[in-house]
Amino acid sequence: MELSTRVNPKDYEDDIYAFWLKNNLFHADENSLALPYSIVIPPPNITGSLHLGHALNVTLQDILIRFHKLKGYETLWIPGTDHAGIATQNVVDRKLAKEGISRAELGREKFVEEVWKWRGVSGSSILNQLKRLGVSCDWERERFTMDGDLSAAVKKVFVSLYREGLIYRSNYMVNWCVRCHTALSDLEVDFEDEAGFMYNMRYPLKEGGFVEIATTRPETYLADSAVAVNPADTRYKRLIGKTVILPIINREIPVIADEYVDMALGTGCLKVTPSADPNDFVIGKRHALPEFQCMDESGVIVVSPFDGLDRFAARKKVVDEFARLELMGEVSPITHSVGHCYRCAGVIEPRISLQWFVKVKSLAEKAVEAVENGKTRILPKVWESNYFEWMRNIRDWCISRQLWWGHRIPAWHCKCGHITVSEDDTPSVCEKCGGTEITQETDVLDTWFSSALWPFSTQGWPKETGLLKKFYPTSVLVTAFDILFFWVARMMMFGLKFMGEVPFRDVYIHALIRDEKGEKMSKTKGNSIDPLEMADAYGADVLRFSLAIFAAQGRDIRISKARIEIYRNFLNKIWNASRFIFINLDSELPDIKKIEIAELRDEDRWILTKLKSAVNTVEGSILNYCFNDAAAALYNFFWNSFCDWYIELIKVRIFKDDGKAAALAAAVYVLRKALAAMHPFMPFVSEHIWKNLTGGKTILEEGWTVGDFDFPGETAKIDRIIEFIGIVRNIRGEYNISPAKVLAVYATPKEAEIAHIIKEKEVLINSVTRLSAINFVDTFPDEAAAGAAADYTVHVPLAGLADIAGERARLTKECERLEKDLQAVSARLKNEGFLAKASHTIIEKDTLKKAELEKQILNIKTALEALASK
RNA sequence: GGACGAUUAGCUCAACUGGUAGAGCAACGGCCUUACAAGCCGUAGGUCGCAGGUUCGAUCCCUGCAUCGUCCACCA
Repeated sequence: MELSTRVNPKDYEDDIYAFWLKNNLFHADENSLALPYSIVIPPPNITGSLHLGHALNVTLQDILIRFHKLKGYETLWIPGTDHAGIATQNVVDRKLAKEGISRAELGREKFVEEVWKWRGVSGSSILNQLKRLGVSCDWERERFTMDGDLSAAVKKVFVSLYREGLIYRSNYMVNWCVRCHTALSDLEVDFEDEAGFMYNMRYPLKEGGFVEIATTRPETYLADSAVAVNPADTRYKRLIGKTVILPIINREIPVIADEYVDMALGTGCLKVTPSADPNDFVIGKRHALPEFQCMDESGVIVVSPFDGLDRFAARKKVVDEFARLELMGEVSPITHSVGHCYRCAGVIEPRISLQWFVKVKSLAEKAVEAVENGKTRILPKVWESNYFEWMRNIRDWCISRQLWWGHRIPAWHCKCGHITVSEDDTPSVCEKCGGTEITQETDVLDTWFSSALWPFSTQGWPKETGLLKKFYPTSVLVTAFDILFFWVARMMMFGLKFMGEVPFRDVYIHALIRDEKGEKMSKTKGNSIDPLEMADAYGADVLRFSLAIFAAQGRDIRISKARIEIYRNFLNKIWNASRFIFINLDSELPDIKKIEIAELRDEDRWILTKLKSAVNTVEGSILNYCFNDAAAALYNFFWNSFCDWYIELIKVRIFKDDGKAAALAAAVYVLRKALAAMHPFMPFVSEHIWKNLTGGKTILEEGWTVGDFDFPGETAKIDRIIEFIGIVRNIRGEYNISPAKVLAVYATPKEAEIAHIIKEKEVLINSVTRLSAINFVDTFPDEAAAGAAADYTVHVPLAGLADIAGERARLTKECERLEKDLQAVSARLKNEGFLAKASHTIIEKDTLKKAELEKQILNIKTALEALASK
């Protein structure tokens, strides 16, 4: 095969993906006898475009899926998209507006048609972007939350919960977005600190005088039903039961006593607006106060004389009018948090309206239990407490949305007042009175309602499918923490409720991606990095590997182009190491099994052993979701052990055809296993090289093996050789002795065990650091640079090579460093407390270390003396 | 207001249940050595945020503080 000197992922990534698809390698077989491993993708919104968060999310899932494929599991990874009610409706709304079409004119049916049209064109673009990253989803099983069978599942769940009394309809205070014209759940409101004003306003008492209340929303006075004071507040006690007159609109309202009022806050008098504030709503219920609306669903005031004004214009007008009437007290700037719609960012208005709710308490209890019992693990564990905290304080879930795009609530209203809830698409009669004039509820369901069914609705529920039988519960859910409550918690509740079993064994919560300064990435800030751009520039493999190696548990990921570029170099390294091996291969691929064990030299055995331990580390790390450790283990093994040492060590054998066959067989073997281990992280390049190596096979068939070889003795030996080479190189480096200069090296003592090892490997050593001779002696040469290992010293005569004073200074410094270490260890070993209480192994280790240090220091001192003699 | 996390080399991050700190990148010095200069070899860099405490011994455990970040709740 031909490989260019530099890797160019564009040359092969698309082809490789096509190759996988063509060979149906991502398809899950529900009839397989292999152990199942399954994941459902967190369905991206159809309005979404790929960002780094998605890239990280799917990379981690793909690593898990491909790893388990290699391990021989039957893997299922279901892809799909979410219809994303508000987000999508807004997008299409804006698109139509640009074309001069208003939603209202169009009407519901036509509008929904338009959304479907839009979805057909743009709705799966994000999935195509995922493909560019190499994800191994089973594309035949792609699902959409509004697919027919998924919608049927939604209906079934709704009807069943309703019949059980777990879904109810009630007039309640909800968060209302005046722009999206819909209710929002508590979770869908984003609070942000904003600068505003606290207005002190005076309400005249009927009997004369005033009460002064404080508010940040003066316009809501139009809907006031009372003024409340704390019953214990001596300042206002006399006012309780009196009447105040709301200025301008001249409504008479009572002064009431309620313990909710905090005497220390504001003026101690609280205006009570049951229709516009959640707390006031509760107070209103307690005192049976009337509820006045002051604005409509668009945030336009409906109370004369302010009617027709927008809420913020009305605020200004109210403030002006109060001031004119000399009823405005102090106005002070404050910072307070204001709720915003999580989709359109408009300011939320609390509003009383008739909505549908799910009674979640009993469901939540089960979901808590399941995690307590370990049926589902939430990892990293710190998130578990968040989950418990939220689940234990959960409030009923408002599931109705006043939108057009979404699952329309399967309820029909009859003139008789009865609501018929039915799975039947078009029930013709009221189930109570038999009347035929029934109309369907106009509200749709919260998007997360259908998402909550995702782990089983995507597998065919409510049918008892083979898929469900084999792959439910799913093995793991991989997601970021920001949808832990929105989604994970609700899947837990619904999974337990309708499948009688948790939806996943593990929940792995991964990091959030930030820019290099640690700030959240966003398009508006202009600090976002486009994953597709990165994939194009460096290859999808590089992006994936970067994300994986940064994905340490419990920590956000800071990313920048520069940090990604580092791993482009790694890709190039993999490429070139493979190229080197290819170049030296004969026509037939060597097979280590055809090589006599005896032909494997120590360095071959060394790399085979290192391979095994590296792959073991990778496997263990993946299983513990420590993706960064796994990636780092691969990086270090491949670059350091395999490229820097092993390939360098066997070059002489390859070039001189001395033990070449065994070297190449071992090299190919290691390369193959390493590529397989790398495959979950860098699927394209590993597959590409594999294909070329094997003549068109897929790496997925090779499977995951740790390697069959383990030679601890030989490995230790080569480790010592590496140490020796390191000492010589160090001396070369320190004195700028050219690598080309052939050196004579002396080592001592003659009888050291290492002497035999080094003698035996002289040729090997010479091949990587040129030495004319290695002499083991008992007396040191004069004027020599020295380097020390624990049990021997290396000397390189410096005559004509470097300055003696410099070497003396260097050795002195080295000596000082070692003595400092020695001092610490000795002190500890003299400490009676330490000797009495520390474990034997620690004491032994320290004793050994002390002896080593002493020897090393002695060696260096002797070397120094030798230098001093001249 | 409640809670959680982070703080380690210039940068980005490691260090299992306490045994005295490691890697990559950057920096510096030297190499175009026939896979790779997107490379090779080597060197230097840290009172582990601050202050106490427990312990023979603390980056690790406890307390307090500081800075940064996040979540939840409240906000008249």
